[in-house]
Amino acid sequence: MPIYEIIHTGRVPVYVYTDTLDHSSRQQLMNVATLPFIFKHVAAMPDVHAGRGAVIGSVIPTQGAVIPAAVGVDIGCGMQAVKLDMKATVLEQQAEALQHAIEEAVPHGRTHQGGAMDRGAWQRVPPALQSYWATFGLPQQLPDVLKRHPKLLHDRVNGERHLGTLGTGNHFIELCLDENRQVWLMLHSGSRGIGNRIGTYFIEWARQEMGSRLKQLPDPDLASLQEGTAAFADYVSCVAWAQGFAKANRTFMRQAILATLADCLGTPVAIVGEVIDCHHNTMEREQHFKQSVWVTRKGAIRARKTDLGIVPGSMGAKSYIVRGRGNPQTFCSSAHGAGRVMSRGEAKRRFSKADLEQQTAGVTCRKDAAVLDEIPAAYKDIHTVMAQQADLVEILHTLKQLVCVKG
DNA sequence: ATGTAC
Repeated sequence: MPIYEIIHTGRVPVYVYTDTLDHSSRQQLMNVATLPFIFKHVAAMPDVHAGRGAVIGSVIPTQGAVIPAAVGVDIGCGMQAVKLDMKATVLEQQAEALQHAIEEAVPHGRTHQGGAMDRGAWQRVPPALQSYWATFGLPQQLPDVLKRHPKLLHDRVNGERHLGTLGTGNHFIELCLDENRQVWLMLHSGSRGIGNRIGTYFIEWARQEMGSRLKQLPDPDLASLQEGTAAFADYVSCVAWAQGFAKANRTFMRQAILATLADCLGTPVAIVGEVIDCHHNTMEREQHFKQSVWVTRKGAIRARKTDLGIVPGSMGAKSYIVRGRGNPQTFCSSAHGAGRVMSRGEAKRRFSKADLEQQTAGVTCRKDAAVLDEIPAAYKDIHTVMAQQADLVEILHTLKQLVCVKG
């Protein structure tokens, strides 16, 4: 479907790909559209909902400046999916055992005082981390800014420990069946403690650099770093590093899960086809409308014609493997998932454990009060989201989860 | 989303 609405109140227009835009999201989009360094227009995806500074589900192209709070704190958060050489019947018959095996194999939940995860074995903390990073093509040298600043350097300890760990909240691991009863492994996680620290650090740095001009902004979380400054260069290198860390984190988990599946089934489990991996909290330099632009995608994925992407629904809904349509009106982007319709607190107040059991019927997963904030009814209907972005992506596969592991 | 302080 086409653009539902164009907001014209700002310096540049906002193209809105949904007919259900809540008041605070609208205000945040209007705020961003007033900034002097936005290139051409802002795009709001069908899963748009209010975030910190900028809305989640937006594409913000800029020239000469970037907004650290628009990228957010989970830099490089995203999805990874692979099709597996495994029988559907095996997954159906062993769903519960596989759920527990994955929970055992992948550390998940929270850390405390830099300590171990709440749950999951801590079996793959690399003895020589640098060689692991080299394996995944990460820069062996940390960005200078990480070394120069004691706070970031201290938290790097957690960064090392967090490689290969799931995290909490909406991060998850799923085993799914597609429309042809092919088995897929799909997971959602980001750059964990270290990426969070980098994001928080530069959000504060941007505020400091703005000085007295901060008061002139519609929202202090729209503080920006100006291209050409040392802070800008440091931020760009740290974001690139954190995105690499996030992707490596997802790759570590995928390998640990494949190993545990092989253990459970008594036979190696091969990947069929390519590994699909996409960030949905990112900032990258790209060419659009024949110009070089910084594209910030906050809860949005890149969807050029050559891009494969993953659009997950909630823990009771379907997910989609997609191919981009290269639509210039969204700077080649699409929605990153279903998008929340209510806060975690409101979901916990409004729904019961019985509601969660009913809404996740047929899915082998935790159904206790601790994951009530992830109940499907707290998210938009993913079918509506996909219909509203038919101009942005083509659906290649439709996945339904049988096993879901939550952090 | 995360770590930490309250």
